Amino acid sequence: MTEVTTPTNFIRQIVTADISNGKHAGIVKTRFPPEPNGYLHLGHAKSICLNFGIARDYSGTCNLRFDDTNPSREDIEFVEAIREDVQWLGFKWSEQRHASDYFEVFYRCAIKLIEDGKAFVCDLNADEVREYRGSLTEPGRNSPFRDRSVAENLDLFQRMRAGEFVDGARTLRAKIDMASGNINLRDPAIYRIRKQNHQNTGDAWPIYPMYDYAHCISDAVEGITHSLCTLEFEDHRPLYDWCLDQIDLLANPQLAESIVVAGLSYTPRRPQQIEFARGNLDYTVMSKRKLMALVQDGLVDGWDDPRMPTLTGARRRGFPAAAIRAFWERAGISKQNSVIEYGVLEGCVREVLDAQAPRRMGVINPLKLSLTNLEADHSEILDFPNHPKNEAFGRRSVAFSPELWIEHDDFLEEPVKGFHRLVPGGEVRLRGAGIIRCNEVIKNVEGEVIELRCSLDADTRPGCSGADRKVKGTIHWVDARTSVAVEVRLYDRLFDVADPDDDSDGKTYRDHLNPQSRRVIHAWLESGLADATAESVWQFERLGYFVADRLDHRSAQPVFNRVVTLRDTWAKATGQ
RNA sequence: UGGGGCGUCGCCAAGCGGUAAGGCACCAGGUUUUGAUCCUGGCAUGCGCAGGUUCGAAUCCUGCCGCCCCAGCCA
Repeated sequence: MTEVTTPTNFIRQIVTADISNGKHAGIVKTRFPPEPNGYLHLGHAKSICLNFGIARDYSGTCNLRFDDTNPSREDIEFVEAIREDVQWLGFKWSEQRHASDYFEVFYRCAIKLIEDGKAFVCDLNADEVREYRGSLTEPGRNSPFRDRSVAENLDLFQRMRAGEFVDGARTLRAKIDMASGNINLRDPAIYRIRKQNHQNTGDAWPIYPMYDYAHCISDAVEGITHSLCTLEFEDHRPLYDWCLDQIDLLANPQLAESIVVAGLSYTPRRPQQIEFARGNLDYTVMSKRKLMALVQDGLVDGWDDPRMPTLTGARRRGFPAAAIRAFWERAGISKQNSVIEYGVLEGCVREVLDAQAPRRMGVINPLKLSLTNLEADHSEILDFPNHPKNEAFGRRSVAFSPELWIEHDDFLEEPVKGFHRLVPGGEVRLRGAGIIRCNEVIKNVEGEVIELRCSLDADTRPGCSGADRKVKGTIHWVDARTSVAVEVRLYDRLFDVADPDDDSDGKTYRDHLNPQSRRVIHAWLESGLADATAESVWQFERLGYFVADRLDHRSAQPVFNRVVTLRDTWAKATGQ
């Protein structure tokens, strides 16, 4: 039950309609097109789940395409990280491509646009272009270079390609409409000069295509049927369609010859761009710029810090990929800007982990408890189920002796109303061991409680006649003589306000970092946990889910991260 | 003030002219050797507002109001 049934949404309705009316002969092909300039985060996961999910459900395919048209921002380091994250999330791409695989195609298409009088080389610099562009309310003016002859444009563009001009000296611009209300149509630049080494093509190109121009052609070339992107590209769709109309790859197959020569599959289609709303989460930031700043300024330990909303961070935190998938299924797809409550993500994590995590006991805030009616050297092995509802998890042996650790929070000398754990003179069940009574409270000179002396009711031990006797509380414990000391990292949300991006009060996201977002403590766990494998997740009963840290966990020095706490109505009721 | 979008329960989100799905959260019960899980029930006479069309409107029309995006040689 971790994977909910996929709900419908407006994009699936379009795809369904396209299939039934025979568009693209019933083929469905999507793509996930990240720019390799950073690590993937939860927001990207929405797009990944959408694109790969549609391909999966409509018997289609989905490509992983690196949108690497701007060499000054991109790095090969990110390419490998992105590949790993997508696979970890549980998806397999049909083909991996790079926009740069099509540089020759883009170039030939540009030549065609020039020959058709649809593009021109412009000598205006960036500032001048901005000036000519007009404003939101005023139309722009034509560039003085707009009416260059085809021959001159061709000559200039070829020289741009040959590397004759310095960066920024000229651009190739689409000739559309400087008076358009849509600023993207005011003769947008489609090529710029940038003499920079490219992570995939090296020094082969001194000019690079712009996103709007390259993306639609890339989609068409790959035979993408549905090109899904976020809302801010709605204004770009007319340009996307304009390029495809002018170039018409289906009618001009020779333009893509280089792809065939390279041995890559080539079945062009006319793709449709469809926009959906980004997925935002409260209590975190999702912009690449801010995540980058958190890393670079040492506010977190890196891209994979368990508090980061990056996929690698979520993984290290112990969030199962299935939970992230379920989360985005649950959130849905629409065109409404929205912010989803962080609790929804946590709920998905708990749902997956409740079914998957074996149970263990551990004490993170220890208080010594002695069983005074047992022999001092008493020791035995108790038999525990590893999961309360699933016998397939098997059973395990748990050491038991008169010397135990229990949770400090499970004892209150002066109980509050509704508290049903241990109190002086009171009874409570020791999970799997029997009912105990607190007879004596030992304190140190400061008056702090340091030990509880209790007696175990032998008749209530497992298998005995009184084992079913009802008592209001059950607490967990760990054998003090055999348990292992481990490092536990308790994580909480990175920010202490729902919307860290809101700086209207003069404070920025940096002012809202949650000082409690990580607390490192020492805990006592059942001895077997030292041998947990990295990334294995366990439920420490009554405490939460914990994962053996992917990087730092060692048998000799165990390290566990708290993935998420258990739902805790008592803590909520008492306002903690 | 130009262009493009979006307004349905606290948070998401179905709905596509026939009389408000679902999930999360929340509330109330039940089960429980995890105050967990699980189960049952409750939770919008109401769909940004105001008019209009219609036997019938969240759905169509008109006018307002609110929010988001766009003036990179970024994606």
